[in-house]
Amino acid sequence: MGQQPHVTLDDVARAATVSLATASRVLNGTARVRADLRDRVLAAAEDLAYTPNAHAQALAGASSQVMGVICHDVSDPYFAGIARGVMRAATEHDLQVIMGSTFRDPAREVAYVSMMRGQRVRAVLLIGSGFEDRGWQEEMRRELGLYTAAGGRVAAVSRHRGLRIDSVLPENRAGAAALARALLDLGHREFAVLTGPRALTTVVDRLGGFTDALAEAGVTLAADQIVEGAFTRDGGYAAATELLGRGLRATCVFASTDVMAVGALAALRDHGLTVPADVSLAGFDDIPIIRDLTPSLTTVALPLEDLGKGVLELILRPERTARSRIERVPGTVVLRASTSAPPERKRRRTLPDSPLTELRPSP
Amino acid sequence: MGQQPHVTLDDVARAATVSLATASRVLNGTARVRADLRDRVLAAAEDLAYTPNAHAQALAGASSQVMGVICHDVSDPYFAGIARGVMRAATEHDLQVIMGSTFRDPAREVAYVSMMRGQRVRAVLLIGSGFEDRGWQEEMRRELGLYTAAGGRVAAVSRHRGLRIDSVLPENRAGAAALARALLDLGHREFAVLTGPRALTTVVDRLGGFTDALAEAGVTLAADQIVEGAFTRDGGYAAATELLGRGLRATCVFASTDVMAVGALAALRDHGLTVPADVSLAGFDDIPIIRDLTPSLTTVALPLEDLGKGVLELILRPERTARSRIERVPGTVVLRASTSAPPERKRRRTLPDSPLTELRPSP
DNA sequence: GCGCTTTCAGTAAGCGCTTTCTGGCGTACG
DNA sequence: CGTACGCCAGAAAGCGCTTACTGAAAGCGC
Repeated sequence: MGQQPHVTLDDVARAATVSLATASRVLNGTARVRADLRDRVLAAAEDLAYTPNAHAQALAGASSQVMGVICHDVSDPYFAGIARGVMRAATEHDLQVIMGSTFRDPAREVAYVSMMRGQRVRAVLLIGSGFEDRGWQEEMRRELGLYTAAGGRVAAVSRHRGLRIDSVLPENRAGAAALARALLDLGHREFAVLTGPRALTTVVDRLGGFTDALAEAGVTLAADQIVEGAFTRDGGYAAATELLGRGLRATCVFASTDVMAVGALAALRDHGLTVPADVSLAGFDDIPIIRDLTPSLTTVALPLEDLGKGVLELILRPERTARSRIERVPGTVVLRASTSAPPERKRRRTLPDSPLTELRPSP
Repeated sequence: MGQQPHVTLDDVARAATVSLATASRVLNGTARVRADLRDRVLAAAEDLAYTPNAHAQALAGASSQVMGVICHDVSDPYFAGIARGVMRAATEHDLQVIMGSTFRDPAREVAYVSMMRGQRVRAVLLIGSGFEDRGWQEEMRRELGLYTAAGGRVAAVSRHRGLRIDSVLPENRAGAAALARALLDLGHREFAVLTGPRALTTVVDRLGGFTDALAEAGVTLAADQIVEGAFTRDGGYAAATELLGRGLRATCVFASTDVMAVGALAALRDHGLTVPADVSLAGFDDIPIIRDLTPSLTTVALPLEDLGKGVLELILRPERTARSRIERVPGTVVLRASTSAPPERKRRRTLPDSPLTELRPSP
């Protein structure tokens, strides 16, 4: 149980009877070294199971092989999908990943950037919408400024207000518009929307694209048919419940994310509605599981893994211009079983205004 | 765009007109420092937005604040749940996390341990079953040995053959046995099992516990009713399809994991069977989504987040004994809509032996 | 054959911290 | 009043690397 220290480059050099510098050069391939010396070094390193001390390397000026990734919640399928792409690309490029989960706390996000600055990571990847609070935006701008000023690189999936950073942007606006048109084509004219926190760019874009496309078709969205909720399954459930409480006056509900749609589906069902017979439901993102729901969910498919792989590779490419680089990734409307033509007039009229009342036990 | 370097402790000391040593002591609270000096240092650090260089700290001997986490796939809901718990605990303890995703490649697992040794992480956390291959077990043992010999700590969720390491162990055997008894109580006597890769401890334990409990009730499991598949949704789908191809002779199917069960559910449905009317289906783990499936899945619930939090905190506790510490976490049987009493004899007899044939287009 | 360039191994100077050691000062005690 | 001691700030020695810089040997032209 003797606590033997780590094998150092010095040990390797000694074992190979060469100088420290030579050993370093061989191991990094930095310069030509006579074949026999090189072989001795390689053999010694192998023998001693030498692994360079990353801290020493970093301190001595070698470029960092560690990337920082910040997301809201690693267990959210949306982030998980993107994270998978990031990990895949990181593996391919021999990069390590420090993962940060903010649990949706803006203070934690700022703290992570600071900590990653301390770790001298090669780049920071922001996955998911930034926070709406003006104060935190300032904090982030300052913290990221400190980091980039010292040579750090920052990139994001999704738009960040007020931050000019490289990004891979899902085309939320166009995707939502395309979805709206597909829904109109099905015959729907009355819609409700379940959004996430209102000031997130993702939310604004998806809602905006959706309503714009409706407007083009001469359809308007009643204000009381838009409900804001948290970007979680339970947030979707709560939002849908709220909508039902207000009185559902729509033949089709659009949830800003699939995760919310999953909750909404449960809420609609719990309140006695059948999807899509009574009401159609659509989401956004195409997280894997929604294919297996009953009914399978209509959505706007985003290539989540590619998004992750994309940011990582975007940030790896050396920048030529001072302007931030933006890569747009389109979404694809996927019509599944949760959407259908709206119920016939007659049938719809028989629906209770608020199904909630129906469920209350009679006094 | 002048690439200004990072602020160093030296800058702080200079700004506060104290020595480097004093600044270090103040910032770390290592020793008493006169109040006015301390205030000056603190103010200077704040002013300059100083963040210590983690590499320099590590190199100079400060204990690492970084943990290494290795899992098979960050986007698998089982790992995602555990990872969430790990991240939560890490946040609470002010620890950073380097995440590794092996994509189920044993070579990558070994490579990650080596790299984490290079990063001098404080501990390595293995999430998920180890690999069955004897050769890779040897590789891992060697690599982990190198790491622990140098003072590293290792812990795991799930049993690792041949590796004596601290672990948080879900009670797979007892959980599966309890599930079997619950299923027997429902009236089932004929079972089929969809397992993951056979030599994984998790698989062995779950299958073993299940069959043991059946045996106790005098029920045996036909060999051809056990199908091995990959630990993925598609693996579950394929395994269930294989089972149907062989001829399903069971009123209840147990999938080793919920993820597989999701695939199995889809396969059963695609082949014209209704769950649970025609056949009951149960899984294991209780990943969040299965509550929202139709039918919602019966399972053995594991507190995934607690598992993650548990390993991290287990490894943080200083070890007293040389023996590996093991913390057992029980699972809870949760009966949901995917299981019911077996269909009545009469009805079952009318089912085709192999529904597959029915679906083939007539020639 | 002499002085030039070229090639390549070795020496040493940091990188930014922590921590031991040194030393100055103020207080308590003989 | 002088000596011993405690307290706390500063000087300096690394931690394990990378990378100039140094210098020895070898190859070349005249």
